Amino acid sequence: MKTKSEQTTAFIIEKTAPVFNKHGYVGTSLSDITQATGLTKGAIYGNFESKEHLALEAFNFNIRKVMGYLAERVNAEEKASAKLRAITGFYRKYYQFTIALGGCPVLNVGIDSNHQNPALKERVNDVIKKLIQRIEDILRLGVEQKEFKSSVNTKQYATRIYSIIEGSVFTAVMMKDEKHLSDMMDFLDSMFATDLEN
Amino acid sequence: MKTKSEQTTAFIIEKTAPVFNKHGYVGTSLSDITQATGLTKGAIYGNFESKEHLALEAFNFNIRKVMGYLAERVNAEEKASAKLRAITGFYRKYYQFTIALGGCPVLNVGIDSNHQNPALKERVNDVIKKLIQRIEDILRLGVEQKEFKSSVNTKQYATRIYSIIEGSVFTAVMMKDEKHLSDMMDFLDSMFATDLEN
DNA sequence: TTAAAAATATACCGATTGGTATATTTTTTT
DNA sequence: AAAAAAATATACCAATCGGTATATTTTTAA
Repeated sequence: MKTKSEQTTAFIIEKTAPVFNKHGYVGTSLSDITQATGLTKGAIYGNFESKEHLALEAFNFNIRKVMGYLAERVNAEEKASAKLRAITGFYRKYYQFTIALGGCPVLNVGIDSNHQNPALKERVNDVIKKLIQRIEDILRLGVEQKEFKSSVNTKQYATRIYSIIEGSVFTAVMMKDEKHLSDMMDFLDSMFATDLEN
Repeated sequence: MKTKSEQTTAFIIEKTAPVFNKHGYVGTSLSDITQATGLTKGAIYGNFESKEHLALEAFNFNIRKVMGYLAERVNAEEKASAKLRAITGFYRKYYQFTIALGGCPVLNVGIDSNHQNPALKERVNDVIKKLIQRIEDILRLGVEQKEFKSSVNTKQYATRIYSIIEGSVFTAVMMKDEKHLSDMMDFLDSMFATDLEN
């Protein structure tokens, strides 16, 4: 059973995660944090040694949420092509998904931390690399299982897919156009069909 | 001849534009501004009614720089296909180009202003729409000139191109990988060849 | 060259920033 | 249930925030 303080720590992260995601690190003040949690500064600093540490945990929380749900869908599929379609299927609904989070954490925190918070930026970079790696793993699996052409440059192709996804999320969020995200995932699906499948 | 104050106004914008672009609106303080310009708050507020107005002018300055250089390259070409290649050619060098600016202004200010500064966000949206419109104009020209297939959905295709470009810029900047941007522009060029050309 | 006007610097404003020492309350252990 | 330990609230800190009134300097016009 979790101790009281462990519960409070989790509670603070959960409540501040969307605030940090929406307003960024400098844009989120301690009073925003106390307001979002209903706790005082004493409680916050009793559970986190600094605002920066809390921001990092908040980012980790958001990423776990996104990647957890994504991995769940991908792992439910056997075939590599189905796994790729699970990814595009996830991002088709990502617009709705991120409203609760206040946007895409990778995009928001990546841009926000870039010239501001080296520790956070490094963490975002790790997440990007991991996401690209996950896509590459699927591509390799597809090649192994003779589902995909063996000629495909898996590393390059995975990075391309990731860039297209993030660009789609950015444009959809900016233009408040959920359909654009859906259209881009259609585009990716047909791209997979022509580029990858034997 | 420009008056002294007009010169100073332009000077302040020029010096603060990269600072706002790097650190965002809330991340740029008045002391950052006085430091970047070597002027005092009195001079700043003599030329701009608020920090927000200066931030908007700084964004406009950065955008004029980017779009001016891009338009120059595009307008130098006659054929639609050459105009598209001028765009990809521009973004191939965009990584170096944006180092001086501190990143892509559309990406940076778009994300930064999204839940923070409605006026700035609207301005970013206008720029995005204009950029997509410029691409669509080229596609329509290509169709008119029988260079491109008449079946192409110009609005949809232009938006796709834009998303792919912004995604590529994001990933390249995050991973500090100029080659990725170049690779994505190769990808776009070949995409144009198969999707558009007769 | 001098007077009027415009631009910049100085000195200040109240409010808020992230953070902390200490008092109080709550939880846990005995 | 009482004592010890842990967690939270209160009250404070110096520093900085965006912004302004006014004094001083610089530019412009006569």
